Amino acid sequence: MARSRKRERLPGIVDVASRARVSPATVSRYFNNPEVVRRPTRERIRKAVDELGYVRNRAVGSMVSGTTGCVGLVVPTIDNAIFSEMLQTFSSALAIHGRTMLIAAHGYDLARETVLVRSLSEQRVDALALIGLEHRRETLMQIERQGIPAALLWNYRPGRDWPCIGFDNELAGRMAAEHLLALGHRDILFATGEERSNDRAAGRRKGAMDAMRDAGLAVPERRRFVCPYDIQMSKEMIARDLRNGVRPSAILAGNDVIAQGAIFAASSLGIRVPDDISVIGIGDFRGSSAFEPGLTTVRIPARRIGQLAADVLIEMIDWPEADFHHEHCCPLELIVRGTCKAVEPAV
Amino acid sequence: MARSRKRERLPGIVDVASRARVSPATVSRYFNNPEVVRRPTRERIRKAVDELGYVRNRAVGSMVSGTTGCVGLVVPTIDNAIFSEMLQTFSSALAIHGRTMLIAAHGYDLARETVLVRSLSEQRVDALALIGLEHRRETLMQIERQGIPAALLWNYRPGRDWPCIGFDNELAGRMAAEHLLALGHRDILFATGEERSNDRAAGRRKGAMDAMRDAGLAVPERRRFVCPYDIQMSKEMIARDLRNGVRPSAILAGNDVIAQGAIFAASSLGIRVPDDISVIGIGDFRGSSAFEPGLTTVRIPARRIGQLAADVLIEMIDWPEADFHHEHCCPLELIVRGTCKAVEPAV
DNA sequence: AACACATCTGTAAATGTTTTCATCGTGGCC
DNA sequence: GGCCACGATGAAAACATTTACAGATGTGTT
Repeated sequence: MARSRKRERLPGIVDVASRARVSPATVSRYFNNPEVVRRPTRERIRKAVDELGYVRNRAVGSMVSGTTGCVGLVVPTIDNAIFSEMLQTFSSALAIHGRTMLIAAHGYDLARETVLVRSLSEQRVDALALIGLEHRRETLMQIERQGIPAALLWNYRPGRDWPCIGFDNELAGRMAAEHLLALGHRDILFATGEERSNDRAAGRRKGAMDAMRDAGLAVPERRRFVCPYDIQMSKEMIARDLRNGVRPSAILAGNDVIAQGAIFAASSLGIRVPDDISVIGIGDFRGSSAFEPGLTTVRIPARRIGQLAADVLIEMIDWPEADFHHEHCCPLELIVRGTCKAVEPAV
Repeated sequence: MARSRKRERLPGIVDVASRARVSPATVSRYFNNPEVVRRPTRERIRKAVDELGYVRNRAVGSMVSGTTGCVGLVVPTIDNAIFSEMLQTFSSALAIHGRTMLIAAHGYDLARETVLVRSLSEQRVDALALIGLEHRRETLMQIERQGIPAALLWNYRPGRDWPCIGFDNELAGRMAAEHLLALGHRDILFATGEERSNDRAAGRRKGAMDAMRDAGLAVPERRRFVCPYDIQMSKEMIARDLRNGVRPSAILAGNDVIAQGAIFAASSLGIRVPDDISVIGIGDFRGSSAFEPGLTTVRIPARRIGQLAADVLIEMIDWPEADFHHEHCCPLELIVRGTCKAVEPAV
């Protein structure tokens, strides 16, 4: 027997009101400001709500009070190990404050991002978060014109017009490179992420390259790879290179997924990590520690960013007047495990 | 210079109307039924919308037309490799139809699920999807009473009252077990997922156990493990066991994350996969194929489920009268890679 | 007893759309 | 020319709530 689908009229606030023998206004107060209604009245309303199975309609409330209880989040993709850690924290943090997360993914296409932002605007989200610092002028203008509190996540650069909560991606790249340099590596393969619509990946590569330049080392073209965000494909790309040319002494991966691909690539060719080749990643995804040997990487504080983002946005919603200048640069940490080794001193 | 936050009145449909010298009704039609408004009029409205930067307010529309363009999805967790593949597809499929995904995670707590469903009801989602077949009676009643089109995802059993789109988790467990049995394994370690509020994990274990029973084999208590959904923790649990007792000839993991943990556990102890021990997983996560050796596993059609779920829900929204009996059991596939090997015939 | 004051509740306006029904042209047809 | 059908548009009601304001009730003070 299938469920009934008849959309008979649902009980409204006036039904509750008349059953509880109060005015609709009082029922409204019961939900939004319980403390101002007298306890016995409260009790009567609670009972009426229960009996009628009344579910209040936030969508309407938004019209008059201008608030929906929804916070929008626009990400390149949900299907990404470390984003989803952030999403999870963000969503939980919102839930604690009785808010819901509206999410949309643009697949690394900033033009699509614009239409998603518009779509979320139409839903009248109370606040909005985007990933990365770079967006189409139109996207940002849209948000500004609607007066939606918004923050930019994941990447960080000081002195922006917009609140931003993230970490310094250039620094992450630099830290990884400097770790390898400190271990004596000179011939390093840079396998970084795709940079189209992705200022995070671009920043990491830049940071790594800057470190090399500062060390007075040139990085030839054949040591620069752009890998997709996919273990299997990264593995294949790197394996192909490892098989053919002169083997580098280390691989710097733009993220842990690429790093994992690199490890498997080496492993598939019988090249030992870290004895024959060192590998360093960026991210410290769940699971990176379990690798054999454990992946040396630069930890991204994903959960911290998610939590902070939720806090900041809620603050901006609740005190729209206040003009906080939110800028949070979360600290990175080099996690040394087993995939990097000092190069043997030349004989 | 911080962004202005003044919530000055946004242009409404009447502002657009008066600028385009038409009535608000016509503007409304322009958005909802463009083909009924004459072309020159349409053009005038388009211009007015542009100039004013009008963004329509779906939240209000929901009040009178009873539709928000939002579809709710309640999951145990976002931060799960294979769910997030499904989420991604689901969300894209919705976006194509101009709908947005409202998402909420309950952290494997069915009591919290009830409050999340209520919260989504309050937002007046047009439809709702839940993960798994088992839910609190209250949750389901809530949905039914509100008359919200809903579907149950990920798990499948025939003859349910509710539309369900998923796969047969028992069969998945059985397929994995039978593969090992066919290879001659008799002493198998079962490392399955936690079953609290998780009928999928429970089903897989049951299926595997049934296969063993059918083969006339008993599975002693010490060969039954319950592992968390975490590579590192699974690795530790399994490594501890492998170090101490009599080593099984194979490990059947309830999901690929546990399987990956198992592989690393073996690897950390110098136990070779598949020569010394076989490992089979369930899921075929992105990345499982890249392992060295590639993980043998039962593939879950995550993207297919996401796509199908979106299609079904949209159908239910658009034809509320029709009483389709939606039941989709997506096929599973055994993916044989390199982690399983036939046991040596006894000498 | 009169009054100030605080607390609680009701009245009614306001919110921004959608939708129903009516109206107004326009052109075809008898 | 009168009638009808049709397509495009407008007027106004309806939607379910919130909120400003006013009214009612009770309490303590003089």
